[in-house]
Amino acid sequence: MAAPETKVTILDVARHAGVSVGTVSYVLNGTKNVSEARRRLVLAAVSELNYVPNRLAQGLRRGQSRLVGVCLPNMASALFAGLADLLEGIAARSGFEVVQVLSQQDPELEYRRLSALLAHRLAGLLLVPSARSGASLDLVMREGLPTVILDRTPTQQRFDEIIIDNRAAMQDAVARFVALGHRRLLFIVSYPHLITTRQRIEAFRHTARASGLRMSAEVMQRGDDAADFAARLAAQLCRPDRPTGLIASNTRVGLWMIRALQALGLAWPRDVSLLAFEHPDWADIVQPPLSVIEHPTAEMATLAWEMLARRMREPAAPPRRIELQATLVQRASMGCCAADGHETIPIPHAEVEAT
Amino acid sequence: MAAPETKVTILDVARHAGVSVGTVSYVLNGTKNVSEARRRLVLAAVSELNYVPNRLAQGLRRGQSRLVGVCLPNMASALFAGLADLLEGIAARSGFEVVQVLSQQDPELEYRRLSALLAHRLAGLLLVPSARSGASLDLVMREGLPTVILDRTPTQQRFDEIIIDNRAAMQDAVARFVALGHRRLLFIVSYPHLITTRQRIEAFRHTARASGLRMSAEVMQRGDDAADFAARLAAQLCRPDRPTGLIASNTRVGLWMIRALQALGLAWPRDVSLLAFEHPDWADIVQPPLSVIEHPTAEMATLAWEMLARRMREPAAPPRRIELQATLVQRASMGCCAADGHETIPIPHAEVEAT
DNA sequence: TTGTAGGCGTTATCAA
DNA sequence: TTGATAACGCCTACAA
Repeated sequence: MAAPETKVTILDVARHAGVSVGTVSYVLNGTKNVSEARRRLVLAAVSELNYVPNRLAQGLRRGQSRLVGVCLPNMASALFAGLADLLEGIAARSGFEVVQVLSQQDPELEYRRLSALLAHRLAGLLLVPSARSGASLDLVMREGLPTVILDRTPTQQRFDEIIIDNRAAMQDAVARFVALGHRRLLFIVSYPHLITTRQRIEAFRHTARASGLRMSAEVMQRGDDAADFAARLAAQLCRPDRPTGLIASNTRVGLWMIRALQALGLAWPRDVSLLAFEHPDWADIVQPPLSVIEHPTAEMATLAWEMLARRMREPAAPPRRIELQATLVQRASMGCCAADGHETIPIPHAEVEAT
Repeated sequence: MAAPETKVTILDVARHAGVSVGTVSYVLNGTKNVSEARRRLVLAAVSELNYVPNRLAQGLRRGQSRLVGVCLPNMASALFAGLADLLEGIAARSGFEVVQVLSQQDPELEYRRLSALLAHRLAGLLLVPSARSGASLDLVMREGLPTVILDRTPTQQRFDEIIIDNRAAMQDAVARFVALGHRRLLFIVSYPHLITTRQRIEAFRHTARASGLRMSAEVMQRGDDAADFAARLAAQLCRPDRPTGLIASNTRVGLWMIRALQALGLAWPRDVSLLAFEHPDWADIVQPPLSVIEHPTAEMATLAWEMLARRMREPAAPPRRIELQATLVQRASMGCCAADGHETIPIPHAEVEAT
């Protein structure tokens, strides 16, 4: 029971049990049949000496570690933080450790970080790619690293993927707005080049066009400066043909959008209706509560791990893609469009913010 | 430039450069002087073959990996998610990888997860301990693993620590409430046994007593059931001597608190004033905006890493403790206490929620 | 069924 | 300054 100061090795166990190192290894890995008597001896020695196999040596010998990379854009988004939380738990229960990498949406950084990871001989990789991650993908493909891509599907399908049906989600979103009488919508995005965003924009425009109504469906970028964003949003909302419905492309955009509206002294759904992608935990406590498009995070994590486990077993299997549906949770932030919405709205603080 | 399919080793580099493996190693690690001519040869071969040292072999030989453990309770709290984000970046810039472990506030799980980590021969550990993590701490101490403890100080000071002055923070909080005329406060906590919580409770009661006023300072547990929590909170707020100021011990509690108040049809600061520890990103968008006690996350992360780096260099140095100040950001959620606050408030939905 | 020994890729010691 | 070589701890083919 006493914990030995210096590291106990498989050789110590072997000696203590009066068997050879081979036997110890066989018992621990179940690689070969070992007589019950010696099995007991070995296990007794193991627990007595408190032996834990050195993962470094194991990995070197086996050619790979028990490490799984989890590469996400950041930890600030509810979606990514949720995935990180879930994946760590699942990986741990399967005997793997998660090594965490954040790309900060920067393809260069992502590439460098992934290269560094590879030197650790990962057993697998779970990746939410950044906008231009061609090089990163080539890298892991070249290395033959078992990889599952989450949330964002690359143009080529070379990997296992677990993604969201962004088109359907957006189609539903537009349909709901239309049903409430809205005809002019604004989609606010942060990374227009992201495939996720592109799919949503496409569906946004297409659904509006296909409605057969006289609709306008515009797209606006968030940018990196909150004050500037507020000013630009104000400009949009001052126009006589202003949008009556706003859709935010993620948690962060949703937050900025709400801050901007509050700074402008606007209320929802009175002045404008709101909807946000992803599922921030604060969505139901802003007043009125925010409608959201919820990602099935738990399901994504579970399925991603299953895919990765299978890929690790069968590296050559053809790539699979699983597409999950997001759920629109409609709350009070979406209201009926007053009249035809062509009256302008007063923006008390617009000038203050526009500086 | 062409990426070789099979892994290139130090031996390949040596052969390609026409030198011995030792020389390559010396050049790469700067361990010994190597003539300029051979140095060039080696570096050329390295870049030509695209050689990256195998971390597993390196670690085995050196006796430790380039992995640093980061053990946090979860990813749902703004504080922990922020720390995870920052620490990953800092570690990466120092050439380390972060292996992520979540204890979910469970000491057993924490212990198991840390044991598993140790087999990877970590270079260091950054740890936010759970409530009863004596065993975990003994474990890492026994192993002699360079460790820095964040946010929660254990009773014994055996480790480097970077913590928050919870007493001062709470003292300030109570003082502000008192200045606004409040005399009856309720502190809502989730983990009463956490040292952080205990320190805050102590300061909470002490400051109230030391004010010399007739104050009541009560503590309430959040529990695990939201409906039950709302009911209990309602019960508190129905009493004629109800609290007029509520303090939430963290992000999650703050969220539950606000949900409960909204469900009860109460408004702040009209019916009750609010303050929350930690700094959720939604604090300024709830209406009226929530006052918070903000942790200096970035500073915590930076200093923690510096401490760890120093501890890795000098394992035997005496343990240090750095205490940082939290900042109370007062917003509209804290208002003056109306009259003596002894009038009861109507709770429209109390019965619905109390089921 | 069990033991022996070679090798995974590095680093570091010891000669040259 | 450089090269050969012995570990590091583990797994596994091979021999017994």
